[in-house]
Amino acid sequence: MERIVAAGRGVLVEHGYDAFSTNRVATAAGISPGSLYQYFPDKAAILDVVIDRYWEEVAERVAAALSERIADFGPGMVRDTADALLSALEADRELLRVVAEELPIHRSRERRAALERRVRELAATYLAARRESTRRPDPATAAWVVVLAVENLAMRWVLDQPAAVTRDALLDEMVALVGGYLLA
Amino acid sequence: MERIVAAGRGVLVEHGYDAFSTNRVATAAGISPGSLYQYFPDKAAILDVVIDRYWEEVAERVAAALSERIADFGPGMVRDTADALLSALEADRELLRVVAEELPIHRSRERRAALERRVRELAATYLAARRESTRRPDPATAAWVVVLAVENLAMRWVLDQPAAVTRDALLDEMVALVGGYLLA
Amino acid sequence: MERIVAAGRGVLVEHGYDAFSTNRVATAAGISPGSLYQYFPDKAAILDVVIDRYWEEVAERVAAALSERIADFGPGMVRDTADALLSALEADRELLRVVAEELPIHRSRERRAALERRVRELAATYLAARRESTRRPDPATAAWVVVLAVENLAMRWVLDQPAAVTRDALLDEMVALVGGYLLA
Amino acid sequence: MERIVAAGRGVLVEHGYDAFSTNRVATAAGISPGSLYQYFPDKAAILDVVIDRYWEEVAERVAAALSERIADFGPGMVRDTADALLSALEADRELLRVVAEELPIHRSRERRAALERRVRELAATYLAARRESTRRPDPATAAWVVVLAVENLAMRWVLDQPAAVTRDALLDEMVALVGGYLLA
DNA sequence: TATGAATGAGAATTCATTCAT
DNA sequence: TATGAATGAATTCTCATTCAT
Repeated sequence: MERIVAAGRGVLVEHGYDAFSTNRVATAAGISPGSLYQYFPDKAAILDVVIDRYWEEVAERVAAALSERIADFGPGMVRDTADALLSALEADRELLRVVAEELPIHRSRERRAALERRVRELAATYLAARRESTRRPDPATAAWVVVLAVENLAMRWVLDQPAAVTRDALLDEMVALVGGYLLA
Repeated sequence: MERIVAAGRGVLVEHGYDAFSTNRVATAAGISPGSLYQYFPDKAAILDVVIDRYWEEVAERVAAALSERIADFGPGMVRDTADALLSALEADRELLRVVAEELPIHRSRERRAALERRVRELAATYLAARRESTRRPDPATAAWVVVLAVENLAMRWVLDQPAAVTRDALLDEMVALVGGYLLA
Repeated sequence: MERIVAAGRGVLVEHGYDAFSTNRVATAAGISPGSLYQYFPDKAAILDVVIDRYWEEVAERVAAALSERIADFGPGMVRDTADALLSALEADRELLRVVAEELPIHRSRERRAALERRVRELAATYLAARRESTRRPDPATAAWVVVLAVENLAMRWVLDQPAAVTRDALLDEMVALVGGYLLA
Repeated sequence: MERIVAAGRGVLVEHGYDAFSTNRVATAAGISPGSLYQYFPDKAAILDVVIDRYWEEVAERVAAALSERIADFGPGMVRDTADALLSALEADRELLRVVAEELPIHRSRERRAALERRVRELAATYLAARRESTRRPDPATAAWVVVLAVENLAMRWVLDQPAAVTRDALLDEMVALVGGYLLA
């Protein structure tokens, strides 16, 4: 079963989503196609586990970084969280490419939404607790804006690797973006 | 050929990407499947044109709004541009949903990148010309950040329709985000 | 399409129901498996047509014989109708074997029920018109009994070919059975 | 092994022939699929035993009734035997439905033939002994006719439950059919 | 230019059977 | 004796593409 998931991830990374057929996954796992169905009800279930695992891992890393820094608001926290997100996304850029660009998004939707919600709630709670340190009226909305903006910037940077923007510069810009916004 | 593209768009909107088969598109266009290949080398080409047209239209609208306001920098310009983008995305929410969530993203990639580049360059030029009015060191990077953030926020808002964020509130937040960032 | 039905009939007769696979039928028809689906929605539809045709043919023959003789009730009519039924069943004993014994009955059910109903109604009408010539109280019931008994006897005789019963003897017994019953 | 046969009968009745897979039977029997093959050479063997048992039981009941009445020929004997057959078939209508309509008949063939033979021989013997009480020339043929007709009528009545024919009426008709035939 | 029947490789899935433990 | 994971051939059905008319 672990072998199957690993094989699925492998097929996705090596051959792309279009080649993600049960036969290919089975072959890659070194088992027969029939055996797949002893562990998974159908093809989609395999894909789901692969995707779930991926976002789960990313979420774990980011949540860890965020929790650690929850005490001291400010540029440091934003930077570290963004850094953690970047690292998590950089860890398996190939899989990110497939998951984020090759798969129909609705496959990742739920998992990604969960990741966003998790971080957003943390952020909203924090912002609500420090109302005085931001000029944004609604913490929930502010959290929604910040999380979406940072997430997308991070993903596009990892995926597109824009030559003009170094990793450090990106982090600087993110800090400026979030800082400026919350204090605007 | 116009009929084919229209039929393709129709199939996409009515039946979704999974039903986007050459036979169905041909039927919807009122021609035979063989005739498709007189105008398009393969299925992907039809899809590409449909997608291209979509983003082209969005780009047109946004660029128009941006050009109009290029003279007076400031909250007004950001707001109006974002407003134009929102309107453009709202115009065909169903197609947006299919294009942005159902299709593998890499199909839209190039066209969307073109749209972003276009707006980004406009923005970068503008920022470069008004170096004194921003604290961000690199206009190109700043434009990249601003465009990506606003685009993603707009798309997610149109797609997810978060109950807690009204259209006006969204525009306010965008203005705050961009304003705060550029002046941070 | 005619070729497909013929091929289906052929496969059924030559190889039996278990071998009635879409690929085999396609091969037997000298076409590719995909072409099957241009004419039939699924495998069952092909089988249905083969079965329908078979019972239709049998029904036609029997109804013809029955109509011809409807004027003169009596041993002659029964004998001729039974004869026609026997001939119809003997015409393609191999297919009868498959249709009646190899296929799950519920596949033939409707068609066979139609055949029975057709003959039964003819018989019931006739019996009702000649109430005085039978001692059975209910024409509908009598028709049900007669038709089922004769049909089954005929089918089993054709299928089992009991050595002890010649064709003529069978017809004699049928006449005696029906005659004795209606006058009992 | 008893458990397997019982489970097989259960699967047949609850889920139908299509669901009669080795895995399901094994599960229903509370054993593993592999263990099936310790008691039966293959899937067909299990089915055979289930079917055999069924017809065996029916045969037992009918033979018992027939033996009991063998002394006094006449309407009473026919009626009681037919009654016994009806009761036997009514006892497990669900299984009858599966065995007679869902299964390919040739699976039941041998066992059913045995049942028929058994009753037929009893009847033939009896008829031979009372030559004077029938006008039919050949006892064997007469027995064949009578047994097939009554059996089929009974089965169809139980299976189709024709509203117009009550149980008692059916028995009356059978008596009339057999009586009229033998004396015709 | 247009047709549309024909193609055929390839997809997901099932299930009777085996065999190492 | 019992297990149950593993097998893998076989099944039904789809669909992008072709090509003779």
